Parts: sequence; structure tokens; C-alpha cells
Amino acid sequence: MEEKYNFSEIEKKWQKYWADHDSFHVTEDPEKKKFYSLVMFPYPSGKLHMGHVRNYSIGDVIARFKTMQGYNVLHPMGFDSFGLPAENAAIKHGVAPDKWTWDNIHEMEDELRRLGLSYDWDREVQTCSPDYYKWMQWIFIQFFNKGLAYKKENPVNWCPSCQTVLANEQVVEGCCERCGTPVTKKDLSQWYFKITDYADRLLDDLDKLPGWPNKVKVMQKNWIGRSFGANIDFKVKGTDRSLKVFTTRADTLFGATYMVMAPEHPYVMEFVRGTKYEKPVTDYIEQVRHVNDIERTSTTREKTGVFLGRYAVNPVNGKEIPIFISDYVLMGYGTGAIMAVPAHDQRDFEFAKKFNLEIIPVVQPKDPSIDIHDLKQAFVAEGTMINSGRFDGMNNRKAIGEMIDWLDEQGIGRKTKSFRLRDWLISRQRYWGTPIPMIYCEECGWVPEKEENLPVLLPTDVEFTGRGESPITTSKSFVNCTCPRCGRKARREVDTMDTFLDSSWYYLRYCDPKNEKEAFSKEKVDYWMNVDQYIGGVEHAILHLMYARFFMMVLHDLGLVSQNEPFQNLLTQGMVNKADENGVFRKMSKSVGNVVSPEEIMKKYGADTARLFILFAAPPERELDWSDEGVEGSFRFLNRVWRLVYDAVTAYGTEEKPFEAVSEEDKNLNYTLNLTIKRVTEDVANRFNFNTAISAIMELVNALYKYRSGKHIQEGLYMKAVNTVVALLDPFTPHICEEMWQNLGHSTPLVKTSWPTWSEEALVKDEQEIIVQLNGKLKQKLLVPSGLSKESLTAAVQEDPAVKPLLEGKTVVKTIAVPGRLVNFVVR
RNA sequence: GCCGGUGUGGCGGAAUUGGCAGACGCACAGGACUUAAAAUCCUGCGGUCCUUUCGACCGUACCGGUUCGACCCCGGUCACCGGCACCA
Repeated sequence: MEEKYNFSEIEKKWQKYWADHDSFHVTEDPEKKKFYSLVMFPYPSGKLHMGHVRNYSIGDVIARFKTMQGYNVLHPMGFDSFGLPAENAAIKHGVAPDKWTWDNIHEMEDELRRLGLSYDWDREVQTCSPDYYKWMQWIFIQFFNKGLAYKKENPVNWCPSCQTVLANEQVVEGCCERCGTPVTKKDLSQWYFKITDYADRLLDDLDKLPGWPNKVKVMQKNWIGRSFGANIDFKVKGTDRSLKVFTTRADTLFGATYMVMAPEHPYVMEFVRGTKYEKPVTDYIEQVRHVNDIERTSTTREKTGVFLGRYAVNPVNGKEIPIFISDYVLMGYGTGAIMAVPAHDQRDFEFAKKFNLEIIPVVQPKDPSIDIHDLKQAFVAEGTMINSGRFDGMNNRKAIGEMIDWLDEQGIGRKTKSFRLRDWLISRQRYWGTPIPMIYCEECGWVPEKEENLPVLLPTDVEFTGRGESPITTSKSFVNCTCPRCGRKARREVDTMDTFLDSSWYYLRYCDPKNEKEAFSKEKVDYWMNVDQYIGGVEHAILHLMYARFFMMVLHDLGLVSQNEPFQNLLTQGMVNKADENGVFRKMSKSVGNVVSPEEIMKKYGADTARLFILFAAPPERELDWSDEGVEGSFRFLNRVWRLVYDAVTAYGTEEKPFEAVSEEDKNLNYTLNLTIKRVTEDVANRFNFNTAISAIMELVNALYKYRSGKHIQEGLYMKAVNTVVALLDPFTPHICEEMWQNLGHSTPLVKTSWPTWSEEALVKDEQEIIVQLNGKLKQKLLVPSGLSKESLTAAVQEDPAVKPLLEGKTVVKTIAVPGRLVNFVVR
């Protein structure tokens, strides 16, 4: 064995060994319990960053640990390799997106290998590969055939910088999620997925995911945003129309004093056509079109609106109330029209004040200091019904249900629910994505490409200008085709799919990555799914994690998979931060200039040190503060372990020897050894607390240094403990451990070795430390024989010469004894 | 505004079921080894008080409560982080 820890040679050696021996290749084996450990696959931007290293190190510990525990572990890796940056590189530097992407993939594969991650590379999946996107297209067609994909003209979110549409989920605070440019509205005909059909299920089934962080479930819940309420019809005077509104506050119906429609509401022009109101209304609509979403949704903005010259009739009291349009009412939520109750809704209150509209209170506050006839703001809390006919005197919360029942009986309203979630806009005006396999025929409308013609390949004869429509329109070969149904001349769809579709089912393809006949075999998916542990950044809490759940539900309904949910357990790892020049910890980013490159760290200390530091510095869910000194410390620890093994092998050789723990030191070491195995096993298996698992191993190493400096050393025990340190450390720092393991005389590598087990017997000590408290305050620590009952423990403690003086002259009122822990005397 | 989370030494963080607060590591200080330095090994390291020892008191954001006993449970307050937000 080398005296010096030569990490770079060792890491190369074992990476080659694992690759040559296909150490991580797995196949379905019904005899073994399976475990599917999955990390969110990366976009091939070119280089790994520390966030990746953290993500994949966590996944690797779990995979290696489960493997050692005897599970058949699926641990795959791939690339989410369609997307905008490849295309931007083409526009800027004239490189083909295809070449740019594959070069990056190869570079990142190398980097991942150098981290020593235990992936089954035979299962690698790249979403930009025709083998993959062929089945993406096939799945799209199944969605279409099931009526879950449709094309529709709508005002959509448009990013003027990316020159493409965005899904609602990709608009963050009115700006493009990717580039931060304010999003504008554009009327375009686009493909949608009917995710709203699954809104209830996506929401309700969250309760079936106890292995997900509550935080993520709450975020999805908020995003889906289900409200229960009622639809109520208001007749519009002088027309045949009824205006349908949605409300969660049916109790306030008697207080409705006007109505508001969204400017985009289809009835608006019909109501004003040919009247003197037509001009101001069209002017207002035009004006609203130019307000972007950030402004339009600002709560501080003053209310605007226009009277339509029409009146509606309140169905409960026959009151005629004026109808307005205003941009504070959104076409996309509820029915696009509201009944306004200014006394009890803040937005309506502000509008009513500005336009001098009537305010009728219908809920009496309990707080007598509120003057209901001179409100400074809307009263929205609980109270008693007034001015509401037969409902007067009732608690208003209770009145909601009663009112809805009554409206239902009268045929003017019905119980309903409304969602914040909108249908998923999935087409993109970009090149580098999966072509939507649809064909437009004048006769037949939208027709899917025939299955035998899949994949619809991306054309290569395109120009990248960065302007206007999808670059695919510049292809001469792509657009013109014949209708798969009637054979007439037809046009191919030039839009591509949102890349979030690609990542919504990749975990299924990993189960059967080379299948040329199907997207995946149901049998194989049944064996491997669900993902037992999914690991990734919390930034995907809504987008990816909700889309993937949606896909799984649809594929289930299509009979293609048995499971309803893809990810059994979810771990959202925290960000990697580093101090900026002012010493403030912030997310590592180029703009802040606090990036540490994994490459650099690996070169200086090796992959094992990088992994160890990242796993030790913080529990996985928490943010991790990068510290150069901390990395040093991790490197120091590995050197310390190396020296321990080197000295041990040099002194005692590699032969296994029997032992008996005789001396106090032997017993202590044997106890610490077994306790460490237990702690590490439980920390890794049950809690993912890798930081405490590692600190337990450090304690054992410290104990070994202490033990070996003693006079009498039991070789067998000592060597067993040294071997155990190496095995326990393996999931965290696999290269150095394999090397030390080999040097400890093992011919089977750790990758094929079982996880150490502990003996409960060794954890029973002859004597236990008991703390003695007076009125709950620690006074003494005593050693007493193990296994004493409450009574004998109390007696033993009371008689102890160190305790007696404490109790002298005091009256013991009560004694609490907890065997194995403490005795507390309550004294006066 | 609504919802969720966090708050422990100089720093990252432990304390698994209400039972020794500060494990482990970093930083720092001292010692050993060395001509010297680095590396390594060992020791100390929440605060106040006491000359020291022995020890006493205070201490887990803040105020209060439950309990023999509270970082942990309950009520309230503050600060920070995250999500949603003119969603009817």
C-alpha cells in the first residue's frame, strides 16, 4: 500500500474498473427487491455546476447504499437535451444545435464519470435523439386521440426576446422564466394539453404522497387553486342573454350592486353594438390590450373601467344593477364575469368608490367599532347576515351553503368549483424540440402522422435568424406533405413541443431505453416503477413535478402503465451558496462572481473530497454554504483515514483474526463500532442525514486513533473496526474506499460487498451513565449497573456518596426515575 | 394580503420519543515533533462571576404558559426566506 493518498490515480483506476466490469448494470430480477433511485437529469449546458454535484452525490449515496443492502438498484442518467440555448448558440455562433448539444453531452458525461457516480450508462437517454422523440411523438398522438390535445386561438403569453410562447407556469412575476423579459400578450393559434381535466385528481392525489415534502405539495395545491362556490345567472335587460358569474361568496348576493365583465368577454361587443357606448368600450378594450401583465395584475394600480349602458337583474331581489367592463376581471378565471359586492370585497369596494356606486352591507360584523354604513374598506370577516331577506340573522359562513341550495332549487344557480390552473400551452415557435407530429388538411382538419412514419425528423435545411416564426418554416422539405387520411396535399405543423413534455416521461424510458417497438414495455415499467427516491431542486416543484404527475395519470388511463403517480418519495435538495465579496452568502452564480467550478475542486482534491464536503456540510434539504476551509477539512479527514488504514495494514497485515473484547478499552471500542454501524445505517436509510452519518464515522475514526495509542491492542478487533470504517464510508467516497478495501486484503470490491451489520448485544453495556437532577437541573453523573428498575435505580442513586450531600437538609417531595437515563429529585 | 418554512457558539451544523444543549467539522489558541516552517499528533475552545481549583449563575430570536423537567408541546410577538396573489 502506498503511504501517500494519491487521489487522482486511485480515482482513475476505480472508474476504469467499474466501467470494465459493468459494475452498475442492472436487469429486471424478480427474485430481488428493486429500488429506483432517480436524480433530475440535466440540461447539457456544457459544464457541471456545484448544484449538479450535490444532486448527483446525494443520489449516488442512496444508490450505493441500497445496492450494498442487497437491492436491485436502477440508477440511470440522461440528458434533457432539447431547448433554447442550443438554438441561441446556432444563431450567435453559427454552430448546428445538434452538434453543440452532442458536444456538451459528451463533455458532461466525462465529468459525471469523473465524479464516480454509479450509473447504468447502458440506459442513458437523450431527449434530442430520434430514438427518444419518436416515442414522444407517439405519446402526443395518444393524447390527441384521447381528446387531450387541441389547437386553439387564444391570447397567449409571448416572450419578445425568446420569440416564442410560454406556458402560464413559465411566466414568473410577469416575466419570462428563462430570460426575464416582460411577457406580452399575442393572439395565436396554439396546441394545448387539457391538464384542467385532471385538476381534481392532481390536487386530491397529493394526499397519497406522504413521501413528498409538504412544501412542494402546498405549492402545487396553490398553483392548481381550487375554489368551491356557485355559478349564478343574471338576466340582462333588453337582451336574451344571461350573464353567468362565479362566486365563492354566495352569502353576499343581496349586496351585489353592479356587475363587471372581463374586457375580452364574448358578450361585450354584442351588448354595446350600435349604442353610444360602443366607442368608449372599444377604446377601453384597445387600451387594455397594451397593458402588460405586470401592470395589469398590480394590486396597487387604480381601478379602471367603462359602463356598458346595460343593466342586469339580481335574481334574488329583482334589483337592476349596472354592468361595467374592467381589466380587474380576468377572462381566464371563473366565467369571466363577476357580481360586485363592494361592501364585502376590497376590489369591488375600490371600484365602487371611484365610480360612486351603491354599497349595501349584508354582513354585520361582530366588532361593534366597525360602522357598516361608513366603511373605510371592505368588510371580509365573519358576521351575521342582514338586508338579505330570509337569510337575515344567520351566520354568513353557514349562509353560503344554504344560499347555494336555495339558488339551485330556484334554478338560478348551482354549486360549482373553479380552478386557477389553465390548460397547458405546449407548442413552441422554435427549432430545437420535438416536432409536433400533426398535419393540417383542408378537408380533414388536424390529422396525426401515421405511426409507421414516426419519427417526424427535424429538418436540417433551416436558417437560424433569431427572428419571426419557427426556423422550421424555412425548410423547403418539411412543410409540404400529404394528408395521412385522404391523401390530398397538406401542411405539416412547424411548431415543436415544450421541452417539459420530454422530461415528463423519461423515467419510464429508463426502464426500457432501447425498445424499438414501443415507448416502453409495460412489464419492465411494472417491475421498476415507481421511482422509490426522486431527487432534485425545489425550483421544479410546480412545472416538472406537476407535468410528470399529469403524464403518469394519462398514461395510466390509456392502460400503458399500472401506476398513477411517478415518484413515491421526493427529496428537494437545497441550493449551493457561497459568500460574495461582502461576506454575504448567495446562490452561486456567474453574475455574483462566487462560482466554484467542480472541475477545479476535483483537480485539487479529487472527486471523493468534493463529494464528502458537499454531503457533510449540511443536510441535503438545506442550503449549503460553500467553504474552502471546509473542503480542506474533508480532504484532511480522508488523509487521516488513509493513514489509519496504511498504519494498520503495515503493522498487522491483512489476515482476519478472531477476538474477544476484554479490557475496558476493548469493550468501549467494540461498543462504539457497533453503535456507529447502527447510526450510519439509520441516518442514511431513514433520514438522509448524511452529515450526521459522516460525523458518526469521524467519531469512530477518532476512537480508533485513541485506541491504538493505548497499551494493549486486540488486533482482531482493531482490524475489524478499520475495515468497517472503510465499508461505511464507501457510499460517500467510493474510490478511496475501494482502494483501501483492496489493500486490506479483500479480493471482492466494495461494490459487490454487503453493508455491515451491527450486533444489538454489543450495544448493551454493563454500566450506564445516569444523570442526577435536582429540580430538573443537572447536578451529577453516575455510573450504575445496566437494567435497573425504577425503584432500584432510585435507591442506588440515593445511596451514592456523591449524591447524599446534595440531598442533605432538603425534603424530597417527589422522585422521577427514568431507567437508563436519569433520576430527578424534586426538593424543597 | 393568503399559505408554507426557518431562527441554537466566531462559522457550518448536532441533540432520532419532552430527559446531559452545542456531537462532528471549520476557524482560533496552546503544546509535542522540527534548526525552522509546512504537514502530523495531542489539548483547550457559549457567556458571566470566582486569583485558581472546586464550583455558581445565565444561555437555543422575544414574551408568557403547560411540565418534576422544554431547542422540542401550547398561546402571543418579532425577524428573515420561499410560494401564490385584482383568482371573484
